[in-house]
Amino acid sequence: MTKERNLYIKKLKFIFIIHMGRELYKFNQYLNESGLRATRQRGIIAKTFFEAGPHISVEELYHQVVEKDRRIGLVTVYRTLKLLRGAGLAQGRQFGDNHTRYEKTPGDSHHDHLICTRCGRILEFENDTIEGLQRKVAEEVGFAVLDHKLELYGICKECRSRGKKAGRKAPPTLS
Amino acid sequence: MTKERNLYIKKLKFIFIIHMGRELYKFNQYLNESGLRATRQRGIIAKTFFEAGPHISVEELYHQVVEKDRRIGLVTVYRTLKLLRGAGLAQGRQFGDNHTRYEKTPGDSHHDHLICTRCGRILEFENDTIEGLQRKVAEEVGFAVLDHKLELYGICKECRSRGKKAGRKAPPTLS
DNA sequence: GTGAATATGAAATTCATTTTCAATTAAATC
DNA sequence: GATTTAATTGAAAATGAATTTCATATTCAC
Ligand SMILES: [Mn+2]
Ligand SMILES: [Mn+2]
Ligand SMILES: [Zn+2]
Ligand SMILES: [Zn+2]
Repeated sequence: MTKERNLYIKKLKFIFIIHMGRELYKFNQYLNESGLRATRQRGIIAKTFFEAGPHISVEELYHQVVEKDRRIGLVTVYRTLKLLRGAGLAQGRQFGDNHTRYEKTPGDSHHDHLICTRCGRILEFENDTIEGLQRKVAEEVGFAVLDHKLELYGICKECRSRGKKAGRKAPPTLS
Repeated sequence: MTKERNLYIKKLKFIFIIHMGRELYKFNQYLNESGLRATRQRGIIAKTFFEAGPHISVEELYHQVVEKDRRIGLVTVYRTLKLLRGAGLAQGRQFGDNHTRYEKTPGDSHHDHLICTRCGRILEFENDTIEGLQRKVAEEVGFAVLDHKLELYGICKECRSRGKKAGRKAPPTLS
């Protein structure tokens, strides 16, 4: 049991350590290793983030955080998300709208996205054949691929069967 | 010879009509059909855009435009690019950096991009197999794809052979 | 040419995100 | 537990790309 973990127990009264997921623990570890401090705010924000659905926007996360602690500011949410990125625990993504969305770094494999431009729904998919072809294309021009982004924009199953009626969310604008 | 074309001749003294590409002519057509006006500014901005390299940023285009006519404002460049998009003649794209880049709508086929995060170079590629697989993936979840975006980020051939030396442009930040 | 409608550019505004800074807090050391 | 100091916080200000406003200028149908 590490020093950091003990500190957390002392501060947050045991219950917390029982429920602290691996990700939250890793975040704590990262903070310590980096000489950063494990603050109440960071704990709440990270915990909320890890328990939230995928592709949460900063604003959405902020709203959920504020429900737990009214005093936490939006700035600290931004700052903590940046730390989570630094820790390799979160990834920021920009879909069509003008809001960065965050998701937990997927355990092993990479995935891409299908975005419904009518209702905003985001589906994930994985396709190794595509990934392989991407690598091949890059190789052909001498490119060393470090990262990639594949997004399919269109109308989801639900929206299609619902016909032309308006969806639930604002549709993102494509440039 | 349409009315619009004649007007252009009258205004810009024949030379222009000779050199007016199909795209510029189409833009004129679009303006007319839409009840919009073919102004000096729009002409200069569109012509500059069509003659510029691919993936030009708004700021870059603005600089080139200002060299031809110092009085043209950045706002008008933004507005004209929006019109060109509306006419289907230009497409806006966001690569890693925080600047929208524009390119002429490609004649027929779709292409995707390889972006060097070290020097900013942007290469284009086309791969029908990937496109086909995308459609297949989408079908499987009942998604009707309207558009897609595939970007490969990495280090280009030139930057790789140049070793670890700094490149020419500012590297875009990945989220 | 005239006039109504559209376009322009400067300045103001928006909106996501970042920076600044005085006050607060974590945590190492006593 | 108290002391100390460097990191953190949140409010407010700043940033920067893109848009809107609005008074003036221009287009173009008549
Ligand atoms: Mn995802
Ligand atoms: Mn291109
Ligand atoms: Zn939908
Ligand atoms: Zn390069």
